[in-house]
Formats: sequence, C-alpha cells, structure tokens
Amino acid sequence: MSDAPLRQRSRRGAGRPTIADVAKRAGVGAITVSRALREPDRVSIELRKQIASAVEELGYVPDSNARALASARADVIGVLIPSLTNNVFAEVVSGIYDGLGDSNLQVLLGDTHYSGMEEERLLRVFLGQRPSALIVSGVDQTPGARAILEAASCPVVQIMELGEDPIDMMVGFSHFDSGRAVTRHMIEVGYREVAFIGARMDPRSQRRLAGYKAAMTEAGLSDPRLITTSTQPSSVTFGREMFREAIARVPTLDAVFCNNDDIALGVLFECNRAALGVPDKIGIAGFNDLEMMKVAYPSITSVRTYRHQIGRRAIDMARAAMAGERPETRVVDVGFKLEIRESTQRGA
Amino acid sequence: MSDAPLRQRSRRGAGRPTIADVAKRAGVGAITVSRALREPDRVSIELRKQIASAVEELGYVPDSNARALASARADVIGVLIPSLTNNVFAEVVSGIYDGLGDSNLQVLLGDTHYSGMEEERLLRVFLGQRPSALIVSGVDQTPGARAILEAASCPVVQIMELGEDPIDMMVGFSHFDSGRAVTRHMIEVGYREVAFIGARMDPRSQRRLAGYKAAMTEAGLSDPRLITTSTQPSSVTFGREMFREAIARVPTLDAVFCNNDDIALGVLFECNRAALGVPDKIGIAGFNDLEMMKVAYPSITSVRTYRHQIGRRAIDMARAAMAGERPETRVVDVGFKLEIRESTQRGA
DNA sequence: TTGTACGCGTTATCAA
DNA sequence: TTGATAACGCGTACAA
Repeated sequence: MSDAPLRQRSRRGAGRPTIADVAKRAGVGAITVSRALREPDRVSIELRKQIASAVEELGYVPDSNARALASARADVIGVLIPSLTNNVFAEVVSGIYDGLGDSNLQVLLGDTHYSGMEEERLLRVFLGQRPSALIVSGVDQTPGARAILEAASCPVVQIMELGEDPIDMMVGFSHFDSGRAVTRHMIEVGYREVAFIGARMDPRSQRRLAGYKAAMTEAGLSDPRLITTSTQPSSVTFGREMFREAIARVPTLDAVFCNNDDIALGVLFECNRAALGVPDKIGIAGFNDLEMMKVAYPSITSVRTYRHQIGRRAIDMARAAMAGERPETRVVDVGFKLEIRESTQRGA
Repeated sequence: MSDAPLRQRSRRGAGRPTIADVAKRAGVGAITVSRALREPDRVSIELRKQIASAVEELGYVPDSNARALASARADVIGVLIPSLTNNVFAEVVSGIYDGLGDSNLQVLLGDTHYSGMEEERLLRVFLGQRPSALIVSGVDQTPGARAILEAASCPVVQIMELGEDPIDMMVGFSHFDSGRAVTRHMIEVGYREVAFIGARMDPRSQRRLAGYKAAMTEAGLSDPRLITTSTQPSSVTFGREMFREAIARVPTLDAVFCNNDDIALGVLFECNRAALGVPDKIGIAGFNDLEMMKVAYPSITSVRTYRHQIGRRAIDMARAAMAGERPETRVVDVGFKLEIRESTQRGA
C-alpha cells in the first residue's frame, strides 16, 4: 500500500458507501444520484437505471443525518403521548403509523408518563432533530411547552381533546359531552344513585367527571359521596378496589360510570363475585369501548372513541400542512358514540 | 443594515441559533461550547456557567443531525416489534424506555405487523440513521434481514425468544417450555381432553403449541381434533368464536389452553354465558398473565412472562455493548412463571 | 484547558 | 437534464 496519497482515509464511518461512490460507479455527478433518489422524474430514464444498479451493487443507503443537515428538515415526526402501555394511546399511535404509508417518514415516539415536565423535556429533545411535524396529546401543555410549540417552525397537532385555542391544529372529541351523555343515559334508564369511579384523573378524566356532574345536577341527583377518584394509575384490580370502597360508603348506589373500561371490568368482576346482579342491582358503564366490552358477560355499556381515526387524521393533517396546504378546518371533532349494552339494560 | 457583508445569509434554517452563536455570546470557541454540553468535566467551571447562560438566553438546542453526521453515530436505537397495539409488546417497549434513563438516546420504533418483509424494509430505513443499536423481536428473521443485522456495525439484541444462534445478543424465554408447563399442569390436575386454541400463530405461538403437543403426547392424550388455530389476529371476540368451534367439534373437551389471555377471556365469558362451570366443567389457562387475569371471576390461570424486564435488559445490554463492554452472557433467559388460579382448580 | 482547521454526506444554488 | 460549488452545524484531530 502506498501511504503517500492515503489522505487520512476518513476518520471513521470508513466503509459505508456514500453518494459519491454511487456517482462514480454510475458515471454521473453526485447531485444526479441525489435527484434520482428523491425526484426520479427529473432524471433521464437511462441515468436512472445506471444509478439504480450502482445503488444496488454497492448496497448504498442514504445517510439521513447528512440529508437532514443539508436540507434543514428531517423526515421525522415527533409524537408525544402520556402512556405507551395504555391501549388507548397505543391505538392512536397505530393510526399514526398507518397514515405514514410508504412515505419514508420516521416517528419519534415519546412517553411523557402523564407529566407536563417530561413532555417539555422531550419536546426540547425532539426539536433537536428538526422534526417535520409534532403531535402532542391534550390541550393542557405547560406554559413552557406551549411556548416551544408555538415557536416551532413546523405543523403541530394536538390530539384526543378539543379546546379553545389550538396551537395549530387539533383532532379529538369532547370528554365533557361524552361523560354527560353516559350519565344521562343511566339516569334515563332509571338509575338514581349513579356513582363515578375514576383513576389517574388526568385532564381528560376530569372533564368526563365534569360531564357526569353536570348530568347529575340537571337531574337533581347530585351527591358528592357518589364520587370516588384517585390519582393512582388505572387497572382492573384498582377498579375493583375502588368499587368496594364506593359501595361501602354508599351501600344504596345502583350504578357506576367508570372512568375507563379497565375499571368497569374490575367492577363487573367484583359484582359477579359478590353476586350483585348486573344490570338489575348495579348498572355499569365504561369508557373507550375496548374490544372486549361487547363480549363480556354481561356485555358492558361504554363510550366508543375513535382512537385509530384520531391518529390517522392527525398524521394526515400534519402531512398536508407539511406539503404547504393549510385547510380551513384546523379543528376536527371526531365525536364519540354511546354503545348501550346489557350492563345498563335495566329490567324495570 | 449594511448589505455589503451580508454574505448570503444562510439559505434556510435561518433563525435557529447555532453553536457558533452561543460561542460568540459566551466569548469562547465553538468547540468549548460543544464540550461543555457533552463533557462538562473537561471545561472550567467559569466557562461552563457563561456557556450555560448563553444557551439559556438564546434558547439553543443542538442539532442532532449535525452531531450525528460529524460523529458518525446517532444517539438512536432502532426497535422493531410485531405489533404496537398488542399490550405485550407495548410493555416491552415501556421497559426499553425506562432503561433509557436520562441518556439522550432516542428510540426509533417500528411496527412490522408481524411481517418479515416489513421488518426487512424498516431495518433498511433505520440503518440510514446510523443507529447505535438495534433491537428486534424473535429469532425468525428473513435471510435478508439477518444479513443486514449481521453486517450492522452496532450491537443487536433479539428479544422475546431464545434460539440456537444469536446474531449478537438475546433476551427472552422458552415458549416451548412454557407451553408444555401449562399443559402438564392441566393434565396433572385431572383434565383429559385439553384443547389448544390459538390465533395469529406467529412463530412464538407455534412453539407454545409444540410445547402443548409434547405434553399431551407424553401423557398419551394427544388428539389433533383438540387443536384449533387460525392466522387471524387475536381478540376476545375471536377467542369466544374459536371456543364455540372447538366445543362443537369435541363436545367432551374439559379444558382449554389458550394461546394468550385475550382468547382465555373470550372463553371465560362464553362459559359464563353458556353456564359451563369453570373450572369444574371446563378448565381455562391463558398466556402472558395480563393484569386482569388475577381479578377475573373466576381468576384465570396463566403464564407470567416478564415483558417489562425483557425490554429493560435488552436496552441495558445494548447500552453496555455501546460502551464497549462485551459481557460473557450474550443470551439471557428471563424465564416464566406458571400462575395457578381458580380457573384450573378442579374440585375433583 | 482551550482553540484552529478540516471533514462528515448530503442538498440548495446557480450556471451550463 | 446535468453538474460544480458552497453551505448545513457540529465533532475529531491536533496544536497551543
């Protein structure tokens, strides 16, 4: 090996073929390779073929970091959700992924663990990537997070909820309305002492609770003792415990609106175990309408929310905005649907 | 504004402060800022303070793309799982995130939808980021994917399963052994016509089925008619349907080992609805031990798997390898645990 | 401990 | 349609 013109053969990375290698092999300029990869239409068919085979032979994979640096935009979308293990958000994320299609967009997923501070921190980290869009959950960002988002030079979509002043775009539904709708239904069916059981009690749960209160008040049935909440994470087990607590406090309660389906399931199992007939003795309603609600015995009334669709529309809106389109409707209400099932079919 | 020395003020990005801006404001060299951010110990306390406040005032956020390009390594870890909405994998991912700690590592998450082709495609995309490590699910990569992983110049961890020849590192447990263990338990308790019901039937499910078959054969109870499988996605609803199908085919079956807990739940609900006593008339066992299994009525026997721990150990191993450590044990068996509950407590 | 020079792999700009 | 050149913002190597 001659060592005179060795020119300090690249300090690292040494090995991976670059766009220059492909260009040389195809007998064209580097920029032509770049174009052939991104906008094939602007390159003649012949060169396109040559380049394609050179890419193939060399096993060339474009360096997305260099690309992002040069173009000042990464094909990356930052997504922030409160919890990955919560099936509800997993489905939203699934909708987002489905909306990616064959674009070579990447998703940067962040789990805030329901913490505004963590959301803010992750936002800062994500921003370092120069993302093409940002999707965040809820409307209750910290002032710092909100400032970051407002200053962000990319589309921002807030999801899951609707609120007064969107940062940019929004896709969600009214938690207040849905909470009120379930409660009204239970009252109409004839339940009188309708309890509310909620865990975690994040902002969205709070709004559902507010909807419950509104319905109870308008029916003249309001009673604070019927409300049981906790900031602890939600689970089936915890749902059972809270129900025991609730019924110990108000032995005459005849129905329960559960903050979510996990809790509803816990209540159902406890009723089965304690031989409290559902729906005659106790009515049960959940929230989110997980797939198993309709199969449970008895099947459980719940509020169907369109999680997958929320994710899907969020990414669609983000991509449209990335493409320069700025649609009229920046706030999309996907609604909800009350699914009435056996657990609230009072025999009366 | 003088326009002579305007020097074509940067083509884009125009706005975001760069490390040079921070350096100027702090009255130091750019490289010192760089060091202050990454290895504070190598910078004097005074300068560190000046730099810190300059960063604060300017709202400087390092460009991770430029950083990755210059250092030839992105603080990114690619993670490939078969399904995001499957709670089992969501928990694995959660364990991975927990193992990130305060490192500024990013996770690139890919959902392969149980497709080897898609896994291979995503792998290629991820590689464009020059990831610091790769985590993939299972041991049944396509030849192409395997080749890519073997050629990857970063640590690779295969998770969820154990196999003969690890690409690099592995964390998981034996699906065969766990399937056999549950089945043996049911046989020991006195069930004779133990059915197997499985959906999706990915490679891991296949191995659990193999474990079931082994146990049935060694007990002389093997009967192919007891096996019901489908490649359809698993769900509670589908679990119920498959159970109906199974019991229609073999009306005398007295127990069911379900491929996963969703299916087990579907079977339980159907038994409740059809007044088939559990566990006396029908024994039920699930797989994964979701939280609700112990709360169900009756509570359901299941195989506890350590999903969170698998994710956690995978990321720990990856990080150790990234730091240059190459531990003796490149294959970690986290085991499993049979949780025996009411659904298989035969009164006999 | 701090700074200078240069390169990382790609794309935007502008000209041919 | 194609190409030469100059950034993009940062880190490595080496010198001070």
